[in-house]
Amino acid sequence: MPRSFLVKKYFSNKKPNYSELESQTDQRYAVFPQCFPLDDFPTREGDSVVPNYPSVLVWTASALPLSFTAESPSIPSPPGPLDLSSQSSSSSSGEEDDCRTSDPPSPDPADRFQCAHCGKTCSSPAVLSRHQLTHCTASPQTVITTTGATSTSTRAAFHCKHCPKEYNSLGALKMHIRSHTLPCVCTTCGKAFSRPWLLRGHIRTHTGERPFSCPHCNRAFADRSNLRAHLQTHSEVKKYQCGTCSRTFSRMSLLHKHTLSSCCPSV
DNA sequence: CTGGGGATGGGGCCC
DNA sequence: TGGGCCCCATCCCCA
Repeated sequence: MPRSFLVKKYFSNKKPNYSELESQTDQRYAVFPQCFPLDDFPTREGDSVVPNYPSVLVWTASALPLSFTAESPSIPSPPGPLDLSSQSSSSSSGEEDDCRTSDPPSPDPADRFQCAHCGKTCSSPAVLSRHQLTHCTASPQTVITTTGATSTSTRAAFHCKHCPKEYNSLGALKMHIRSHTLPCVCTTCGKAFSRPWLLRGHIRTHTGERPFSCPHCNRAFADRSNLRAHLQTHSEVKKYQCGTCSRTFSRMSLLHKHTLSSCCPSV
């Protein structure tokens, strides 16, 4: 499915200040350092939980993100399934998905660290990551100006060789490349991630660590976003509102289901 | 069927 | 400029 969130959407002026949230134990960062082959993760104080939502933002269906009202056909989908969470998905489009599976990795390291483009076998994910960067290039791009005139090489376009995406800066491209190379590997299960904090969150699934506590009940969560969603269940007026029947939902996905249901099929 | 939790991906922002 | 974090978004699964 299209990952509609790839399109930046400005809904609020400012993010919630989670630093105001009540402090929790610091042991949440007591993860296995050996699980971070690329980075050592500094601890960070005061980023704990319990959002203090002073007022409830209610999203009506009409105010939903554009990407939510449709399947966002305008957003090009990279080749291959993007639903990485699907355990049954076996990456139909060969290439970039070699390292992108939710399944435990192949026990054969030769398979795991092989470049999808040239077939080069690398000794480690990090080596593979570095190698795969060599497949990415920058090239001049023709830019159409507002007057209709065209100019070339006015800005560089950094193309990803793994997918059709392109970026205006090398930094953005490098960050994107990580989603292909997945340099952060969990030493417990071998699963690979693009970002260190994704790995960190994943490791919590192994450790059972749940640093984000709900102030209203005794539930705790391993992920801040999940706590945020949970907090909606404590709210009488939930964040996402149906424009037709004014019913509110704690999650956009629930509102989406609702709008697609027989209740409000036209919304 | 619905609501909620778990897990995860990625762009933007901040330092 | 790059790393780290925040937030949003979504899918899957289960009660």
